[in-house]
Amino acid sequence: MDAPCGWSSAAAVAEEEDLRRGPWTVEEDVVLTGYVAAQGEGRWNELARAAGLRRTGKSCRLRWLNYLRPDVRRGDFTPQEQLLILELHFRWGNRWSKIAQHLPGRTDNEIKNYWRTRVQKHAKQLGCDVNSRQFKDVMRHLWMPRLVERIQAAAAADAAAATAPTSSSEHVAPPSAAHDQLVVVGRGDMCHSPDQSTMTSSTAGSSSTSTTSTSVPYGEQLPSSTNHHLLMTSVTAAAPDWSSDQCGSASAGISNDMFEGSWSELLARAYDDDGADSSLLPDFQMSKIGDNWWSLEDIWSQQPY
DNA sequence: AAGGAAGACAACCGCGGTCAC
DNA sequence: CGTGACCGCGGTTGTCTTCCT
Repeated sequence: MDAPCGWSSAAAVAEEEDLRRGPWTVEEDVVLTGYVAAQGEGRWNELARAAGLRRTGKSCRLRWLNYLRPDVRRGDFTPQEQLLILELHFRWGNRWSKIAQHLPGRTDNEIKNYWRTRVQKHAKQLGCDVNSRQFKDVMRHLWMPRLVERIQAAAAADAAAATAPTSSSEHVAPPSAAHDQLVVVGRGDMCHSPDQSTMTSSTAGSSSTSTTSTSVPYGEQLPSSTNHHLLMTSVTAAAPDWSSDQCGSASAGISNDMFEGSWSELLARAYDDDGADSSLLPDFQMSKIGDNWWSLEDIWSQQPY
């Protein structure tokens, strides 16, 4: 039924339905946007016909939801958003649309792409499956704590910038909308059961993670009944004592890929650090991790250490 | 500077669920 | 109740861009 493959078969398809495929043109975008603005979303097949778009309703819907919708946010994921994605993926697995509901302006497609291009890549480089316990432990006890620290550092820097008699008039971008979202999604468990569909909230209470006291800037925003604090504490409990100022200045200028850096260095630091419970980390053989890794200077851009 | 490899992103496909008829 | 149209989701693929040699 479908054309054999690829956009090159568009001509074959065109003889049947005169349907276009492939990238959308500006003109098509304008037409679609106009029709949705006038008639609202839904009834995509009808809309496509009425608008004279030689596209399937399906294609129109996808274009609108993933690209043309006015509230679609584009650009790099903030550390807050990355933390959310990790945490929600722990809970729900590949339920991209569900995860996207908690990241305003982000589409499931974008989150899915992020996961596949960034997260899975790093699992691969560590030589383990992205769904493996080993990889999840690294995320939970190493990367997520670092994300939290970066968020804290950014918030602190923002606050400092707001109070300081500034000589620079440059406005530092405030924490994004996702900042608040941390509160919203902080409920529920954060376990790493491989079976996301069967997770129960009771697992949160039985979390074995120690609840080391830690100051969390977002804490005051949280309903104490949520498990958000649990998330933050569980995330930070095993965090090595990295000074937060390593994160450089506020939101601006922060590398938005928490996974950047050298695995060998990152892991070595975690294992060596007295403040961190390295027993929580999987036992990676450093020798297995080659030299062709990113430079840590990329991640803690301003102050490599 | 050129070509290949890898990464990032946009778009398509198939499947299952829902709903109207 | 069966059927078909439509919608939404998750997986996959194609294309463009960037990086590296």
